[in-house]
Amino acid sequence: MLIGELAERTGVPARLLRYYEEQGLLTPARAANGYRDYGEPLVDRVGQIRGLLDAGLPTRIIRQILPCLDGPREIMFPDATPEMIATLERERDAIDARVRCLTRNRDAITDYLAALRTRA
Amino acid sequence: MLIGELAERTGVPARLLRYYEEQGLLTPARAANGYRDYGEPLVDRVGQIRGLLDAGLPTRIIRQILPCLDGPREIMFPDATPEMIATLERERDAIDARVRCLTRNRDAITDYLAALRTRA
DNA sequence: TCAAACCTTGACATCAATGTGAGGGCAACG
DNA sequence: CGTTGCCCTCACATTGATGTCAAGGTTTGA
Repeated sequence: MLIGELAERTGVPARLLRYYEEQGLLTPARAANGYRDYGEPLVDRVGQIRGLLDAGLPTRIIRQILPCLDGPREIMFPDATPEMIATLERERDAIDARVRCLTRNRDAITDYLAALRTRA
Repeated sequence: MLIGELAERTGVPARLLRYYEEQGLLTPARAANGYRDYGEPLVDRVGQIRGLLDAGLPTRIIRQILPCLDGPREIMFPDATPEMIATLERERDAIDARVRCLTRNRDAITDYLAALRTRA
């Protein structure tokens, strides 16, 4: 699929799809004429990238954790070095901290809304 | 407490504490000489701001949800308009989406690490 | 009283994510 | 053929969060 179609299907501007490629998050094939050629699975991949970006992770981190996100079934551990593992653990813990913070605040907002409602 | 002490206790540079004030997230009192005067509760408040910023929320959003975060006990609903409520609900749902995305990815990383460990 | 260590505001620099436009190739359809 | 609409790369602008520096007032302690 061409970049325009992917952009339309994901809602992500073509400009950003090129940017994500430049950042190493996406590696579409190239047709003979130089056009990018995106496979079907990349639709989900783009969604995943967007979710992580929206959640505040920088592309540098996303690049590091992307290999794990296809499910651990098809692990291709290209000598998973101890530093690599340590990095992943650190990132996972950082993400976990984010989750806890957001959860707490989401619940606070929910409580607030509920309290408002009982007054109304 | 002066800005330097708050910076040291929270680990947030004074520059940012001034920025958060400029963004309406923090409103310290002012001493006679113009120095900012931070009260004890602002230590926690800064932590909360940092968590939300780290989780990817922009200051504009944080400003909107901060009023709810002191616990719904002391709600001072300055005519909580319907638009205000709708905004809060929207933001809460957006945060919830972030939580789900991050949770999914955190678990994926955890699984990946576990799989690596069983091979090692 | 002088110096060091704070504080103030303001301007400018940086980085990542994103927008936007220029200049040009390719493809499909009249 | 030419026009229209996609694609390419390259480059510059912008926004938000942050760093850094300058010029100056305040407080504290030798």
